[in-house]
Amino acid sequence: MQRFLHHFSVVSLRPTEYSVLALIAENPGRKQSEIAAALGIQRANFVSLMNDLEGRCLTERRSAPNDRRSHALYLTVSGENLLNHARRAEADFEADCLERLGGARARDQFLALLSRLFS
Amino acid sequence: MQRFLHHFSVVSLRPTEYSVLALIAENPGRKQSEIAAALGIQRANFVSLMNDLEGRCLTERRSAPNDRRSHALYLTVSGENLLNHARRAEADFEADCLERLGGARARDQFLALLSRLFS
DNA sequence: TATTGTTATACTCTATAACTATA
DNA sequence: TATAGTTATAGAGTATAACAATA
Repeated sequence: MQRFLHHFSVVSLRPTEYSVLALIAENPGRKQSEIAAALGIQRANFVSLMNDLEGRCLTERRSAPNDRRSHALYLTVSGENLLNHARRAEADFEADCLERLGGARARDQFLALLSRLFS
Repeated sequence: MQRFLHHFSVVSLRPTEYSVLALIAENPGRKQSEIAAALGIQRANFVSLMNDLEGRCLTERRSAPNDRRSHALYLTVSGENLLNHARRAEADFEADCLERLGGARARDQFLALLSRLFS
């Protein structure tokens, strides 16, 4: 966690915020509840998270065309720009982890063991 | 975490509480601040934890002989009994993890990779 | 002056219930 | 009747500041 925050300090994003931006980028226009559910976040807790991202002008809530209850989520241009910076931060972070583990082979072993443990 | 709580539900102990009981058992008479520091818990947060364990009659705070500021920590007889049950729960939990990982060799690899990642 | 235990406080993460407006 | 977003609230976990008693 400390290392993640170190690498992501340039974009001021926490893990959850990064995952939200990345998921909206790949699924623009989805409902709040869909994005929240996909990340295992309860919709009640997702509201303040989206308020924060919107307050930082990274995301937009537009009214959905079919269902007037829903909010369709989109990234703003600044949101897309920040996401690009964040992706570079993630690449650095992963390279850091890869080096600590001792290479791609060790990383694959590690991920395989993790998935066994949590299956 | 879910699996830990499943195995430890018989003793109603959370990870931190188990580690506190185990550490006091191996170091009876140590000060609150020593036990807290050894577990990386701040002494301010350790107070309510010890209040709870004492309220369940698992630990005792006795006045230290040399330093009247300190509390020397001990397990009660019930505390020792519960710790024995908890140790069986831990053995079950570890056996569960071992089986998921695929044996002792896989576990040793996993722990080696973990220590590389967090070194 | 410094340390021990303590209280108060605050911030994050997570969980549930209930409200509103829509469907 | 059910769903989407929201609000309020509560419980853990963790962090800091400050106080009284003692060293």
